Amino acid sequence: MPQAPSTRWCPTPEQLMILEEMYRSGIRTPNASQIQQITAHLSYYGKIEGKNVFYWFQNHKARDRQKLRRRLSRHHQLLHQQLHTLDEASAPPPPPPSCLPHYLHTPSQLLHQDANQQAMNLLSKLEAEGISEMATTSSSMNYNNDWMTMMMAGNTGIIPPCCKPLETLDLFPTKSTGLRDECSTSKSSSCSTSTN
Amino acid sequence: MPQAPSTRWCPTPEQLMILEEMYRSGIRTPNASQIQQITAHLSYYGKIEGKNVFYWFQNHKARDRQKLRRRLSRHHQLLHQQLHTLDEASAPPPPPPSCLPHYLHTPSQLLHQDANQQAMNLLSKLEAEGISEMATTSSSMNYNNDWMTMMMAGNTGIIPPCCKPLETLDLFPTKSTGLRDECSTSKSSSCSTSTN
DNA sequence: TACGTATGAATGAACG
DNA sequence: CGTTCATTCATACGTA
Repeated sequence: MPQAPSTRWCPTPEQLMILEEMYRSGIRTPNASQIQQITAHLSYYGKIEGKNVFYWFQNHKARDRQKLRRRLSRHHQLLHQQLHTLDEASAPPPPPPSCLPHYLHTPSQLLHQDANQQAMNLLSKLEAEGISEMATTSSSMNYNNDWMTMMMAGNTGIIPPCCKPLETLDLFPTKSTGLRDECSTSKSSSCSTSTN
Repeated sequence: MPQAPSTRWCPTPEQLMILEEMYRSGIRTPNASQIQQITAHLSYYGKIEGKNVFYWFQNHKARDRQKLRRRLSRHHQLLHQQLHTLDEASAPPPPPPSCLPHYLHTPSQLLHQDANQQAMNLLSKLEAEGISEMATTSSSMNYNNDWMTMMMAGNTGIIPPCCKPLETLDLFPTKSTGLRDECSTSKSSSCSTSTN
């Protein structure tokens, strides 16, 4: 017998259409109640669960962001190359990628034009990284989280009651996820616990 | 590079087993010393840090609770639906399989919920940490249970202030947040949307 | 047959 | 603690 049933939810065209329309309308991360309603609506067109809606939005948003990120990194690469090339010529202004009216913070955000906001949000992040490119080198994360170590080291009971060690101000607010391309798909450490 | 800068902990099966066992045994929020011990023990089976254990319990508990919440909200929703249905006494709409619906339910009401987003932010105080199953003693673990027993004994012994050795399930948490995650790998029929 | 893509699902990490 | 993000896994479909 062939593979068992697909196990996973498969959106019907109608469901997909509605979902995309909602996404285009600005819904990115519906909260619990929204998900409930959406699920209720979509259940009319086929079997669907809350988690499906949840995952759908999560994935859609994430992948949208992914594309954007890649594009931007490309652009930055190109720009850097250009800068490098024009090094002698003293290229004055690093032109912003795509000028978007990065303003709208209106409560009617859910109605239209949300991608812009998200894009800008992401953009600024990447911008900071890209501009401050610095030495990427071993970008194995500056994860020097001593908080746990510190907390657990030594006395476990005499932790001063009132304060978490105030966050040492970061030099860069960008947590620098590395923004590496997923092309390389380094599956070196494949922790596939595939009990599947 | 043999080891990619994955930076991300990936639990080995043994580690996962132990963690789950401990979780089932009732450990939900290990304190610093417990985390330390757990980490120490698990480090035998692979690289692991305190924060990994910490995050693991955080996530596991959170997602467990999400599931519970979702179930409960669904029940509530169903109840509501039943009430409404009874009230309306209208026949349930049969889902149109193949053809497009006469008209798409435009999710208009869903679009203007920006204000409603914060609607359900209150309520919800009680938590239900469903600890149902106790460890199935001597099930599949050959490890020295000494340390674990000791730790858990310490757990039950150290349980300080007010709370329970084992949390009991709340009947009706007046909360409807999160219905997002769900874990039940529900086997459903394969979907063939392809025009194959 | 082998690879590339699209996407549902899962989870480690982190934020607010 | 609940929520969100980033990454990865697993699988179906398409193509050379």
